[in-house]
Formats: sequence, structure tokens, C-alpha cells
Amino acid sequence: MTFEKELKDHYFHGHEKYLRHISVDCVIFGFHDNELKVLLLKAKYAGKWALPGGFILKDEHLDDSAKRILKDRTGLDKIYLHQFYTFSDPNRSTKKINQQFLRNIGFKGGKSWMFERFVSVGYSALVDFTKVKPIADNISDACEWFKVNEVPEMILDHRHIFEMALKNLRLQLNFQPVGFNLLSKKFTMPELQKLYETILNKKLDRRNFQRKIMSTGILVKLKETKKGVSHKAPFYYKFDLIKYSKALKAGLGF
Amino acid sequence: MTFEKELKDHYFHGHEKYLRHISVDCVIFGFHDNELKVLLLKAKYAGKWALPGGFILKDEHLDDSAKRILKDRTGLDKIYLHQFYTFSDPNRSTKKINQQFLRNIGFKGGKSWMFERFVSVGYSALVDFTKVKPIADNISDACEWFKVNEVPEMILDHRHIFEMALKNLRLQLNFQPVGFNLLSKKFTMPELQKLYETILNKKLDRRNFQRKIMSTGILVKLKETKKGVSHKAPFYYKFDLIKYSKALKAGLGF
DNA sequence: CTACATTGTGTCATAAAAACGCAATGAAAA
DNA sequence: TTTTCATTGCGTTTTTATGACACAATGTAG
Repeated sequence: MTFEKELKDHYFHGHEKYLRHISVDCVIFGFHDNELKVLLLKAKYAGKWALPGGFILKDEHLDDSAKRILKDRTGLDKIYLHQFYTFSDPNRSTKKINQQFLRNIGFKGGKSWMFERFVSVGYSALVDFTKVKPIADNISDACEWFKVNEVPEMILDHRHIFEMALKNLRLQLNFQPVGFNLLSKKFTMPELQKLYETILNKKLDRRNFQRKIMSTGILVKLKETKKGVSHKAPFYYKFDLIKYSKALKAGLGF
Repeated sequence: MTFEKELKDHYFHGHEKYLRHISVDCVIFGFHDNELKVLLLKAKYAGKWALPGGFILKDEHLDDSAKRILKDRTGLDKIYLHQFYTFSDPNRSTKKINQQFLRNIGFKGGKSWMFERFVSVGYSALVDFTKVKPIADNISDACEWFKVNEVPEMILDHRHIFEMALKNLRLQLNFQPVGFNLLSKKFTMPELQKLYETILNKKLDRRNFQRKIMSTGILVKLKETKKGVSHKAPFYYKFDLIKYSKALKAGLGF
């Protein structure tokens, strides 16, 4: 099938395959250059950026939809996604956007399930920036990381969805393996501290942070130090996953 | 319209009024006799208990749906509802239940939007037990409070939904006016402590609890004491709403 | 081989939390 | 009327956690 034919099929027959009125949007966080980032797609023709989102197969758990959608739209695979909120403002209609989109690719309007109201379920994920290679799908012009403090204009209520995800991330910090998911296997103490500072949006005392995080027992100090820094080389650490998961049940206390 | 005609209309024309595939379920908590309780409806014919739930008008925010549904099904009005999770297991089908229901009231099967898959959005609320008079609607046999540790068998995944709501309540305790919503205007210190103990599911030291809660400044001690207890009479307290809402922004720390 | 930015470890003062003591109270029992 | 008893209100002591800061150690750049 050609791209145009596929699209037309999606607009006029997609409701045979997908549930009406329900969609999923994913907020993907990464950490790189000591900055928290979010992964966005540039919607073709609309010109604005969007969260990777999609629709629900008729017999699919939303958790699985989120995984599939993320894979299809960005290439990211085997990512743990976490549902955080459902957005149901009746004005969050994709009708105008979708009609515009259809016109742009040469179709006249008509009736489509895609013009109807959608309630969107928000999922978020934390990924190891260095391990993933995002690839835009064919209805997007680009797929890029943005610093969370410098997100561009987004379609619909995607900015609101993104902000809720960020807020939720703060609440999760003490109860989910946020550090493990966002950092590489091994990392330095300043890197971990910067991650906490970014998510909590406040400065922490370097020495007190070290004492507190080490007292939880979730870290193992490695023999290896970071090379190529023009000052005292910091040690690498890794997570003790067993102690980490135990500690998370009670909460870390940051 | 007669009851039967209304029902038939709902089954075979409801989709013209409501969104397909989406529903709302409400978990209503109350506190009475030093016990946390949940409000359930007894589904007619099914014999099992259920959370008060319902459907979404085509142009309605889910927050408003939840309010409307709660009002219609239990009589509770002006209740602050809080969305906590969306349940999307593809097996959570109401098809069998609804077909049984139709047969029981004398209709043969057929095709109905009510037989299709539903994704349900969970809302929870905290109400002053003494202030509300729950009234069952006409598709329920009863509307009753149950102790959270003694909930009866429920339809579908309603037990799971209820348990998620209870779990969520624990997280809210430090950031939402849980005490204010669940207790009467005035209350004693042991009552407040019991509420915290029930929600947190652990014993607290009476003296340390008093000191900690008073140090937050959210309570005002009244002159009045509780009458008719065969031991030292405890004082009544009320919330200082301004200080309470300020303190909640930073979290109470329980 | 010195300068420099940064790390690793430690100390001290203070605040918060946990554990416990005891007199006061008010209805019920004697 | 007096005593009993469960419970409240207010306190103390001990332990633990937090915040603020000092200083030596280290790896590269100049």
C-alpha cells in the first residue's frame, strides 16, 4: 500500500481496527549532558511538535498499546511505561488538525472517526539516553530530544500532558527506580546528584547528598574512576538492584 | 417512559448519547465508628456488589461525568472527586453481565454498545459520613457502606479498582485535605489519629501524633470536650483551613 | 611541577522522631 | 460518696536525621 492509501485507510477504516474515542500519549524522559530531556515528534504539515501517541487495538491492554505505539513511532523498544493520568477535556479535539492534515495530503473532508472526540491516557517512561536511537515514523518530520525547560510549542494539550508527567516524575522519585532507568549502568555521584537536582528542581549539598544516598545502601562503589577530567576523578557507582527495590518499597526520602 | 422502556432505550440507543468504550467508576470513602468505609451498590439481578459507575456524555469532561454519575446513582451531591487510575484490561468486559441483565428483565440479546469492551476511569472521593444520605438508583437493590477490610464480592475488576483507590489514598494523605473531607466539622484527637492509622495501616504513638499534628498548626483546639465517655473527656478540634491548605502544599510528612 | 577545579571524608550544631513517664479526668462500679 | 479504671494532656529523655561547613586528596592543564 502506498503512504497516501494507507493514510486514507486509517482515516476511513481505522475505527474497524481501533477503539473509538481513546488514545494514548507517551512522555519519554531521558538524561544527557546533565540535563533532563523529553522526546518529541514533529507532526507533518501541522509544523508543531507532539508527544508520541496513537490508538488502541480493539482487544489490547492500554499498557501494551503504549509500548507498541512507542515502538512504532520512535523505534524505542522494551521500555517500561507507567500510566500517570487520563486527559478528557471535551475541547481537546483533533478534528481541525486532522482535517487540515487530510487536506494537505490531497483529500477532501468527509466523516472520520479521527474527527471525533478523544480521551487520551498519559504514559511516561524513563530511558537510558545513550542506549536508544529514536527514529521518526512516516507521519513525522523529525524525532528529537528537548531539554525539559526548553520545550517547543506543541499541538493540542500536549504541553499540559507533558507538565503533568514531569510533576508525576517528582512524586515517583522515592518509589520508582528513576535513577536506574535514566542513567547508564555505571555513573558518577555528581551525575546522580544532578539528576536528583533536576527532577526536584533544587540544589542539594554535595556532601550531604552522598551521605544520604549511601546510607540507603542502594549503591555499590566500583574500583574504576572516570577518566579524562581535569580534576580529581570521581568513582563510578552502580545500583544494587536487590537493595534498591527493597528500599523503594519504603521510599527513599528525598 | 416506563423502567423497561428506559432500559431498552439505554441498551440500544445509549451510544447516541454516550461515548463508546469509556466508563467511570467511583470509589467513595467515608469514616464512621472509627472505621474507614466504602460505598457500594448492589447490582440488580447480578447479586454482586459494584462501585457506582456510569457513562460519559458525548461532550462532557470526565471530571463532570464522575460528579453526575455519583449524584444520579447515590444521591451524593457537591462531592470533590479525584481521578486516580484508568483500567483497561481487555477482559474487563461487561458483555456477559449485561446480557444476563437483559435476559432477566425479559429481553433477548441482540447487538448493543453495552456488550462491547469498556475502559474505565477510576475516581475517588472522601465524604463526611454524617452529612450524606446515600440512595440507591433504580438499577440497584441497595446502596450501603462497607468497612474497607470487609468488602463483599464485587463484579468485574471492581475489587482491583477499589484497592488501587485505597493505595492512592495513602499517597494523598500528606497533600490533600483528607482529614477535612472525611471527618465532621469538629472531631477529637483520637478520632483523627484513628483515621491516620487506618489509612496508613499502622499504629502511631498517641503522644507523638498529637505533638506532630499540632506542630503543623492546621488544628484549632476548641473549648468544648466530648460528653458521655467513661474516662477523661477529649477536647474537640477543628481545622484551620487557611493553615491546612498552606501546609498541604509542602506536605504534612506522615 | 604548580595551579585549579572538583572529589572524598569528616565534624559539629541543630532539628526531628521515637520511646516512654505520670498526673488529671470523668463515668462506672463498689 | 468513694474508688476504680480507661483514657487524655502534657511532659522528658534518647536516638536519629539533617544542614552547614572544613580540609585534604587527586588528575589534568598550563
